Amino acid sequence: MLQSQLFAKTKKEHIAEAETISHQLLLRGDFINQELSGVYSFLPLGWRVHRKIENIIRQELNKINAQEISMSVLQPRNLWQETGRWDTIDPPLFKFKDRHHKELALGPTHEEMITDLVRKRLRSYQDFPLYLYQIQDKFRNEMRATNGLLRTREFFMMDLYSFHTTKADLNDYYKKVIGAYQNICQRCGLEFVMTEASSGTIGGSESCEFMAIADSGEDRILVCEKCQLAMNTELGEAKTCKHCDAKLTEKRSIEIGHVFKLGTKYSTVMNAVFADEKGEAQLIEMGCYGIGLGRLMATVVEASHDDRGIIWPKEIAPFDAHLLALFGKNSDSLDIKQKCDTVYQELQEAGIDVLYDDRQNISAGAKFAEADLIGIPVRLVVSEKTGDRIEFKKRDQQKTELITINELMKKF
RNA sequence: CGGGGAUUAGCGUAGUGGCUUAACGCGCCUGCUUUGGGAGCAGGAGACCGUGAGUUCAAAUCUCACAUCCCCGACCA
Repeated sequence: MLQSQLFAKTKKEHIAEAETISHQLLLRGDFINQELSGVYSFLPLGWRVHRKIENIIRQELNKINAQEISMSVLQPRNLWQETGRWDTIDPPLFKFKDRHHKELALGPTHEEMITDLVRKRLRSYQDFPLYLYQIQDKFRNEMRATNGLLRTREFFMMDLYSFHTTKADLNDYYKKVIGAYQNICQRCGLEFVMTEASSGTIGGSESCEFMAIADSGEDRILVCEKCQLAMNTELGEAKTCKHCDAKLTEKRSIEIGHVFKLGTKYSTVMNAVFADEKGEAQLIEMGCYGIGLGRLMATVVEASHDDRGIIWPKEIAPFDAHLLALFGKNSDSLDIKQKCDTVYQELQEAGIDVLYDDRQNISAGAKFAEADLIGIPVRLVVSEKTGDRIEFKKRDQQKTELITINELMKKF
């Protein structure tokens, strides 16, 4: 991608409304654009990151045999009345009427929808287990949106639902999902812990929150030094882990995901049953699992930045490399241009996704500052100083090295 | 929803009854110049001062209402 054509204008100055670091940097880097309180559009840089996170989630969920679907955002009132959540879910639904005065809601989550979908199709124990997920826009009428992407009223969520014939099978899959979440967090460069949590208005017998460790996080948790378990500070004054007796230390965190064992909560009220081996009706055991994509993205920024800007982990960076052309006064700038074009082309042919800062009238300092702000993990410079070589620098390191194009190819 | 704050050009701000033709910095446009850490000079465009009422000889400035945004509370992905 040529930066001269990229739809992004970074901002040099501080943005007053954004007090949270991730909000500030995502706005300054022009990853997102605010439309309303708690409602954001994703611009090319931000959407690239978002898509990479999506794909990591897809890969990890596909590994545990989940199938991707996409349910409608528009949801009918009657399903929500079956579970009694039409008026009680918190945060409340965004509700409206269609032209026939029929009441609808924008989906904040899909337990009702998917339970309805599944009860109509899964009739026999032989149809189980089943794992379905989607990555889709969700709407929640929050009391108040806060901290940029950390709490919005519209956001993309991965929501996975599992259906089982027995509690034991649910428990097994629940563990697999936790494993998938761990992989997702690791690939997104996040340090995380799990806490046992209250189930809120989703309900169910057991649930865990996935907490990413970030110094600027709002939640305070006590983390075990040995295992990856943690507890909310409100839940107790304990000094040692109840599982392994190791010491607990207080850290700050952000909740990026949740896993719930729903059990038969929804199948009971919505009469979702299957025929067992004896032909007798049994309630479906369910689990549901969610990750907020925008929040995860903002959390990565909270956890990975310096005073110059964002430091994207490799797997979710908007580009693999940022190539800067610095046009000097003494050399023929056509020369630099040609060299840079060649490097750009060769990297592209090798399948490396490059943002190429080809802009003519931008100073070297401005290009460096902008590159640091955007946070692509690898910076490449071609200038009169680099001769027939290319300067290579990682965003999270200070040192630079001059290397040949062949050496450069081996870096990726 | 309760409490607090804000609203002046794309962004950040100053101006708090008449001295204002609404100013400054960033950004934007033109030209020249410049290119290793958000360059320089010169010129230029861009604002019904959030909306509506009111007070006053006179309102960006005072009053009231409304809207929007931010922060704290609550809840969450």
